[in-house]
Amino acid sequence: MPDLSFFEKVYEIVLKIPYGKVTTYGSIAKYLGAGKSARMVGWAMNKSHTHPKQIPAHRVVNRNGVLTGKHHFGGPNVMQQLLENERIKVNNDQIVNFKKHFWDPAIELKNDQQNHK
DNA sequence: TGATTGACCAACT
DNA sequence: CAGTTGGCCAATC
Repeated sequence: MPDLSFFEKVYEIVLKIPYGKVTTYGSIAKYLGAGKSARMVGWAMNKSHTHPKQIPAHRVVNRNGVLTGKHHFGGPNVMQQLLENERIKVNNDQIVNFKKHFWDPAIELKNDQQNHK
């Protein structure tokens, strides 16, 4: 494991989110380690625009499935548009059937960790 | 170098 | 049931 920065670790997970799926800040933080907090994930997203790669931050929402950071996409409705572009319905800044689209890295990447070993 | 902040979460009052 | 507080840790002022 290269000494990736905290940001890059978060980006790696976000980039692994499949099409039409979403995850939460807390889940990513929990996957990175119990010592990490969800705030760090949000911080990484804020600086995601500085990252050379495109970070699909629109696939990351808070625990309630609400588009908390929609304003950081350069517009109040950009995030929703991106989600709807992936067949994800958004109503009142909240993802419809959020539980259905939820993609937990702690579970999905768990198999990948064992496989990678 | 100390203080502040931050796209969060959970518990407590 | 709504508002407040604490925690978590790194980056910025």
